Amino acid sequence: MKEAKPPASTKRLRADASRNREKLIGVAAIEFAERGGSASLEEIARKAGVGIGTLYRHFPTREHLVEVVYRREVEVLCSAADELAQHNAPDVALAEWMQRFVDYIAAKRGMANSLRILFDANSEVFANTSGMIASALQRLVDAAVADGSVRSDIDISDISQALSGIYSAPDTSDWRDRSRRLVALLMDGLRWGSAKSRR
Amino acid sequence: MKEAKPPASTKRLRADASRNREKLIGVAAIEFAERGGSASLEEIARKAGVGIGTLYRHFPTREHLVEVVYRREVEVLCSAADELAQHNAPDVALAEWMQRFVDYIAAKRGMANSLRILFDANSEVFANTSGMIASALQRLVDAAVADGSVRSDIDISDISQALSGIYSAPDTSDWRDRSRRLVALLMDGLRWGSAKSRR
DNA sequence: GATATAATCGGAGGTGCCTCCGTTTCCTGA
DNA sequence: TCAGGAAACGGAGGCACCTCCGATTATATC
Repeated sequence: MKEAKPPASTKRLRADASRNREKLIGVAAIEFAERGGSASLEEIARKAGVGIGTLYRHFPTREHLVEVVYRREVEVLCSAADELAQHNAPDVALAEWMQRFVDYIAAKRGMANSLRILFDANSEVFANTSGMIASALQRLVDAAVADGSVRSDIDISDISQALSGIYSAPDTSDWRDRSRRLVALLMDGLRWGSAKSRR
Repeated sequence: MKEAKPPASTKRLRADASRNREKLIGVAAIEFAERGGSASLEEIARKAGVGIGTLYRHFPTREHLVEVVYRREVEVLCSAADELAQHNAPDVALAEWMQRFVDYIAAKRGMANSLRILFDANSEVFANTSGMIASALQRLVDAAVADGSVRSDIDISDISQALSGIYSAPDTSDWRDRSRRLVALLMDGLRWGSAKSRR
């Protein structure tokens, strides 16, 4: 039922088309972060230097655009996990990544509502992105456990739950500090009783 | 902190104001039923013969208007319960009211999304109206039980659950028939083994 | 390089949202 | 009955949404 794989998922875009598309996604990411889910689409088109018609051809509805921007950001977040793992001790990479997760969520708070609508309408998006995040977390934890810098008797789903709690916590003024402290606390708990901590 | 109680909850409206308000609610009910939650507010104002400014003064947001219309319709539905009880045998009244409930939900299907938003934003509305419906149902069932036309070992919450299932069932083309049959089935179950059925 | 053409662009235009404020209407107290 | 003032009216105006289609441009072909 899906189209043949070889010629790229959906046919290659013309050069100008894909240039514009990328520009739109970039500008949209900034606008959504600054103004939340109700940012003006015309403003986005204007700042991207394209007509409003072009925006609508690429993203037929606001939700389409929100989805693409969101997916892309999750990808960036998750690839940062591997990046961090390469350049840091496993437990440090894990700690740092969770802090980045908090920053990432912080940036998305203004869009909480739009994302909810998106998830409702297209639960696959939620499933995909949650899966990506869970697997990034899994890789980091596994490495840290293997390395002995984190205890081995932990359940990933407990950590996931804590992180999702961060996502759904009410939006108070000290949300960010609170969340960063929670992550630090989690890390302390994870390190406690690890092989390395007993040396 | 709340204002003094004596002079009516929020001060009496001027005659023209309350006339317009009623007109708006009436027109809005029709428009919402016909066009769903995205009916044009300007259209509603136009059909009600008032300026758009007047609509917005009475109902600062779309949700306000949706809420008022919804509340009013629940009131009508619930008062119909007593009406029916006065003019019919208790079990007939119960059956008929449940059928009306189905019709009522059918009319509200186009607004499901708006109502969800409303309930999320203001859970009190949901609590109030659910309560009204539950209590109407309770009165009808009690009367039918007392009368012996319906068995006495029933749990209202089971019926409520069946009715709420009707509300949340997916919107297929045969939804209405399905729902009416379900209600008929429920009534058969309720009558089975009642005092009167054993005569 | 020139040409054909299919893909893409872009913005005018019609509609709806919501605010603001000058005008009109109702009510009260004398 | 009337005058004064508070309350309510209503629509112009500014902005955003989204569609539609003539103009433009990238690419394949020769």
